[in-house]
Amino acid sequence: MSDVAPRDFIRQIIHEDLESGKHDEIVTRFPPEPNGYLHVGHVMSICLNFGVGQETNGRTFLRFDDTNPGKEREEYVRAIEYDVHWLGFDWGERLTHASDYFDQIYSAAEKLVEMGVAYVDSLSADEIREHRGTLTEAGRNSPYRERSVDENLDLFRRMRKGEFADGEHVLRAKIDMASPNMNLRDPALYRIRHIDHQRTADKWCIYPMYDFAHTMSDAFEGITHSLCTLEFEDHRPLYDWFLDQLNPPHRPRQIEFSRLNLAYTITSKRKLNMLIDNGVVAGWDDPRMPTIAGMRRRGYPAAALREFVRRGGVTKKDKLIEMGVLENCIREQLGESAERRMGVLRPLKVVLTNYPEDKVEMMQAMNHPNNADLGTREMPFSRELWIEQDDFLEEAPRKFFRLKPGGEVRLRFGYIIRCDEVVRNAAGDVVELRCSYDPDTRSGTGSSDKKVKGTIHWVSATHGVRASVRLYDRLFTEPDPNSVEDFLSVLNPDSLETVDAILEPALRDLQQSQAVQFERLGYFCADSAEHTADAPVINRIVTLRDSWAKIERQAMSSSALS
RNA sequence: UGGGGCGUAGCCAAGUGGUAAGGCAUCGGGUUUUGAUCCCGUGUACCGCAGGUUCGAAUCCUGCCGCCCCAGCCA
Repeated sequence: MSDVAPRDFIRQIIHEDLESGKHDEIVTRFPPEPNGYLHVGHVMSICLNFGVGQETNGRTFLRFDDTNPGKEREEYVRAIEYDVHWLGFDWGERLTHASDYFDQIYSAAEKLVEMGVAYVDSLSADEIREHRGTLTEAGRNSPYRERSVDENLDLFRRMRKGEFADGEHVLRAKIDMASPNMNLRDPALYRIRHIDHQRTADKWCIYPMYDFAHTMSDAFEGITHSLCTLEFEDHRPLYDWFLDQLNPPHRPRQIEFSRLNLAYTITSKRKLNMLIDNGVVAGWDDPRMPTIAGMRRRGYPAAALREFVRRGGVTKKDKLIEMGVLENCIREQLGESAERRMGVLRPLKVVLTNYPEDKVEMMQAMNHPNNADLGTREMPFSRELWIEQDDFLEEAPRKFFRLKPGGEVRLRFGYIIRCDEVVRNAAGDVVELRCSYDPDTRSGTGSSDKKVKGTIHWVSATHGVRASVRLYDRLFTEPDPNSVEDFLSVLNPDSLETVDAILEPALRDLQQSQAVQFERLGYFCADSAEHTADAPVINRIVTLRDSWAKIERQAMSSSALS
């Protein structure tokens, strides 16, 4: 176990359990229900459970909590396995399902019946709800609560044989209908469901409830620390009750931590589904989705996600983490690894009037400013170029270091140019800049020691590659969309903008999912589903930090004040 | 109004009775052919509030306030 690893309260407990000799080996599990796709919130649970396993040289199970057939599908199982692997974790031989233990769980239930602490109730679901009482009023015992062990056993076995219809009976724990903890008011253990299970087919027509199945599965697998989110805190007494009654050889301990909430996003399965159904996003792996599949397609590196949840920490306090933390993790990761390229998102034509018509020079461009090992590439330079519309301003403020009429700017890895003339169309829009270049300023070899304040990116017009670039932004305009009555009313209308961009020729080799930095703009990656060499589709992963935008903002607010 | 949790700077978060780490953000400055990166510097945190114990309290006690979770035959 690393001493420099951050010590959260859970790792402290685990450390103590190892020190005291309570456990020789730590065993954890990540137990998703295969009824949907994994999202950022799950990333935290995955990193915690598998992280603890790795750090302590213990074991971690990937267990599918598949106790509710009908809602669960093998499609999700495969997607979840893929996501966990992609995140960088390996469960080895420890891939299990709650359904693997259906026989053992059933035996445990029979044992509870024999012990007289579980009974078959024949009240309807509605009646059971009525008997449960409320948060402030005690519940009432079911009239079937005092059935004999023999009758209960007979009924339970017949439930299993399929003699009853769905909802006719339910197996309940006999605990305390007056407990202030609702979970202890005779919780259901088994319900009848005549429906095929994705793995056990029609072998069963009764299925165990979460609390019972989960506790038993943990015990069977020898889980030492069963880590889950805060909303299960109230379930712990029930978890412990099962263990007290059945006293299995291994006694797991449940510990709860708070969920990780990301600002400007939602993770509710229901709401995420609505985004898809309403056509707000294209699907579960839309690059704007907070699903692992969406983030992967967006181009977020797995290492960035791991670092993000590490920074979030493990506590019991409700948290809403700012987007900036995630973005910073992504930039940190990509800044080091992604090669640099040039692309112009919103092209503005520049004609170098003093540059020969058919001349082409190859400019040497570094693939990474801080890592020469990544090498160089050549960028063709010619008379007609594209530059970014944002890099030209006719009436520029003093602090604007880019191109302006009569002003000079450096073309990165190229020459310094001066804007001599602005060409407009009939509508008065600037459509072309006529500039002249200074032959003595060629990057690297220039004889001039002229310095200019600004450097901008560019692409040769005759060599540029057209590409569809998708500029993604947050899906919501509210930091906490969950706190809003109608979360669809705070959608960000600009969460996706598609532009026809022009990329430098070297980008022709970009492979699906490959990430690069477009200098001065941000990190981008070729879409893993739609990108081809002939019809490039590029996703913006995240922008670069932009202190010019900040200066502009400040200028705006100060002029607004004056 | 019952029960279970949580409250340390804008957002996270260390801290476990000895006088408030760190990260992100912010704001300054330096380097820079990415206004990126990098580097330096930058915070009066009434430690939710009020009392109490103590030589000494974010840490212990009492009361209060605020927020979250629980009434599925979902997980």
